[in-house]
Amino acid sequence: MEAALSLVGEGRHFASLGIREVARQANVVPTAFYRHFKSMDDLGLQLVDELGLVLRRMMREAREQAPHAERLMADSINLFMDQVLTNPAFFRFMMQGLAGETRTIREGIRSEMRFFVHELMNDLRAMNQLAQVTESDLELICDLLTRTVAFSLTDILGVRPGDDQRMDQIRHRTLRHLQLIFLGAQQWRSKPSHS
Amino acid sequence: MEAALSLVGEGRHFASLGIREVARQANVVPTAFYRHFKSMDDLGLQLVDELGLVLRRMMREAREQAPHAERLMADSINLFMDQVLTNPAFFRFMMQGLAGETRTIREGIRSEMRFFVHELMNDLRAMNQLAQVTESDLELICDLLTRTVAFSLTDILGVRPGDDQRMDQIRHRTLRHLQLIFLGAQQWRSKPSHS
DNA sequence: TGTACATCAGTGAACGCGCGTTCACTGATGTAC
DNA sequence: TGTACATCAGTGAACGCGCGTTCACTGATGTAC
Repeated sequence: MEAALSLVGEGRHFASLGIREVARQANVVPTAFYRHFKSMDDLGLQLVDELGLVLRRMMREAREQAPHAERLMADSINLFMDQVLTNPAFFRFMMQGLAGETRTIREGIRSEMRFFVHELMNDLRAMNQLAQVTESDLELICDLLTRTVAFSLTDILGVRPGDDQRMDQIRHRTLRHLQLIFLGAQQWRSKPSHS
Repeated sequence: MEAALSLVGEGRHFASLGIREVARQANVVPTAFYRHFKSMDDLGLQLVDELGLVLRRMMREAREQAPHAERLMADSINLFMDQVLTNPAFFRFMMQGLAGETRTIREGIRSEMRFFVHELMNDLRAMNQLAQVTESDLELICDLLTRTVAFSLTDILGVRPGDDQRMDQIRHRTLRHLQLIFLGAQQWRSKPSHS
């Protein structure tokens, strides 16, 4: 799995990796691959599971920081960007997986994102933010916030390593995107559901 | 190019396509591929160009509808979703390209999106919407709107053909996302730039 | 403590196959005079 | 109108290579008694 990730980290697309290639990168004979995975798809699914762990660790770190409400968004973005730079291959894999691959992998990643959205809902509720909106509208809002951060991956992962100016630009823009959404969310008046 | 697109449309990832495979799909001998492209990357770049045409055609159609301001967002989403269902392969290719492939292809697609953002800015200005925000903040807003619609591709392209209920669900959620952003944008007060 | 056996990750040879790319070719269509 | 030549998309044989997958194997580690 590390070998596959490292290839993705070098810019390769997961869908184009082969068994022999991964085995080679892992300094292992091709046959040894089958000791651990049935196929590349199988490996991909296990990567999704590990991605889940990475995301959970990130959330935990975010909570340990226990930031003030007014710095909340800026701190979260900084943490996110740090995590992306620490595990670029994981997040590259996540981006790739959202768009293509097997349905199973795509669904796995989407379900990680849904989990993230619900954690975010809990945290906002705990901080008494956006108390006026209904549960389903809060989900709508957190979903949009999450997607916006996720989309910024396409910006971050295209930056040449060390181009700090570009990184700050992305950081700043993403922050303002979140502020824009939050401003909308504060104005949002949930209408009574009629379902 | 049609052959490559049709393979992508069947769910294949562009990065995993081979020359012989595309030639086979085009009912042509592998060697004939080289009459038209130097490599798969070359073919990809030409697909990006054609994608640009598809997007431009979509914008033109949107303007010809000349919708009222209050139906603007709903109509745009409907048009977008129609276009995606008409050319699923193109939009699948777009999604894939945003995440992976060569830097060149990624930049090509990003530049198409930038173009889209600027067209949207013009249109909003022409309709006297969001007149209070500065040019650069309007760009910020249109960028976020565009990204939000683009991200909905990951939802749309995962729907099993004919699942209209799911499509309406996506339509509705995307609409509310845009409304949320627009609500924020109306509240947004541009601060004087200090650069 | 010693012996016998099971489990497990990795080995290395071998297979048939599809890959990208080269080459000299064909045959249809367009252009010059 | 007819002849000569250029252009162009596609052909088909051939190449060496890396692919996924199979098989019987090795050797280290853990477990039972």
